[in-house]
Amino acid sequence: MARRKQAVTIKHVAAEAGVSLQTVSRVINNEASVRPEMKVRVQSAIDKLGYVPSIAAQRMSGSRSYIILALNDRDRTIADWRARQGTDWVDQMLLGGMLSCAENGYRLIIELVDTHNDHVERELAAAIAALQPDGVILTPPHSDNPLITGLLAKRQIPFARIGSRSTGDGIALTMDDEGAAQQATQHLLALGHRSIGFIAGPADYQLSGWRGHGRSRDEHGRPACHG
Amino acid sequence: MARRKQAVTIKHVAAEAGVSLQTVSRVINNEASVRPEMKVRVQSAIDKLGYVPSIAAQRMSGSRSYIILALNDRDRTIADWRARQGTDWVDQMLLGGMLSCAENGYRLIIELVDTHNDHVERELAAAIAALQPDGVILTPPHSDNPLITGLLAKRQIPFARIGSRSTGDGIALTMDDEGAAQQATQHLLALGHRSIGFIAGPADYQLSGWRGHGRSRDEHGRPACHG
DNA sequence: CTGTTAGCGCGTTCAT
DNA sequence: ATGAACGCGCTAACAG
Repeated sequence: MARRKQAVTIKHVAAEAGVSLQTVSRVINNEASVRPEMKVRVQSAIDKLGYVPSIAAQRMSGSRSYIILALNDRDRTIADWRARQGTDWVDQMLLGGMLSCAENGYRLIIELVDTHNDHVERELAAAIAALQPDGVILTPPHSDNPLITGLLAKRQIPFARIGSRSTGDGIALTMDDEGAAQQATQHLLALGHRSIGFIAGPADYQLSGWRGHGRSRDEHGRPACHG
Repeated sequence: MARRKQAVTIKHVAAEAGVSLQTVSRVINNEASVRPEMKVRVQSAIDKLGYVPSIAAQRMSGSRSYIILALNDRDRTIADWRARQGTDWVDQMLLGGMLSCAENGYRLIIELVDTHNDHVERELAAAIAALQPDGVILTPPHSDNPLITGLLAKRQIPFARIGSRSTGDGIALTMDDEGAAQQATQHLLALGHRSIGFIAGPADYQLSGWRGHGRSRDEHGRPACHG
């Protein structure tokens, strides 16, 4: 297999703009301390070369993975598929969340798992280890599976529970309309924008003040998390 | 954001098993040259520690990304979603491919793009640069978009065109049944298993001889699928 | 057959 | 406000 390396890397951009790698990195991450002129120069170099950061590399150096994991019931999913009547989860849940992700430079990856199975934890743990998502979305019947919510809470991974009214860790969304996943996603992303480390008790986040823009992060504004 | 590092890495496994990283890597990738006893020792260490390789890291070192990219028309997708009648693409196309991917340790990521838009190429290029997928699946109307197929062919990225009869680069699947995407996926994966470098002309691969890879868990039989 | 050496692309301390 | 150096987890050459 032809080594699939990154065609144009941050290094090329740096050379093109005549600056150091870090400066480019700073521009990419929208950091403050960069002279406007530099910023412009780097940005034009980026556009010119059509550079796009590799999420794999980004993740490798400890930053976000820009990936949201969605857990769906395997059996149910397969059954629906075979019956060709899946107007169910996909449309309501997936698309909404997917759109929100896309709007913010994130990607939604769907993982099918068996809730009733004993190795739910293993499956989840494996998915998390492999993907290292920045957030997780749970759909019924996973939303109320303590093994799942417990693991997530334990690992400090932000997650949303769709179609669940019970209290507990994570964000619970009850609305069954097609906007559920979308909101869930936005919550997750919003959290990411605030350098989270929450999930320790009943949270109370306000979606209202959220505003979209891809990969930019501001460090202030701790989530109004009071238990 | 709490540095989301890999909890248990290949290094831990190596220590636990008392071997070198490379040996562990070889076991993970199911390479032949490893003494059975070593294999067992390493494997048990893996199980004991619950180790799962990070696809980000795997990709970083030039191997596969274990990701298949599926391109779908954005407008159409959103429209269907709003109309709550999406029994369309998702069920037929996505689920099938998704299942095939899952069965082989791969992940399917859906990307929405505007075919009619002029920057289709930019969008595609960006997605490829960011995700670096091992293969791409095209759905109508992308399947016959020369800008897309051209770019893919040029970059030597294996891809399948669903719902297209025209000849050209990539694999063309005409069947409209729910197995299309599944087959497309399998083709792609099969190619990967063979260290491809094809896509230069009409390819002719036989799906029949295909069989699961190391990290694939034998699931139940896949729905009928004739070449 | 197994261990050692080198990076992959990017973010992150320090230095400057 | 910038740059240099190091490390992340993993695999691909090369030894031995």
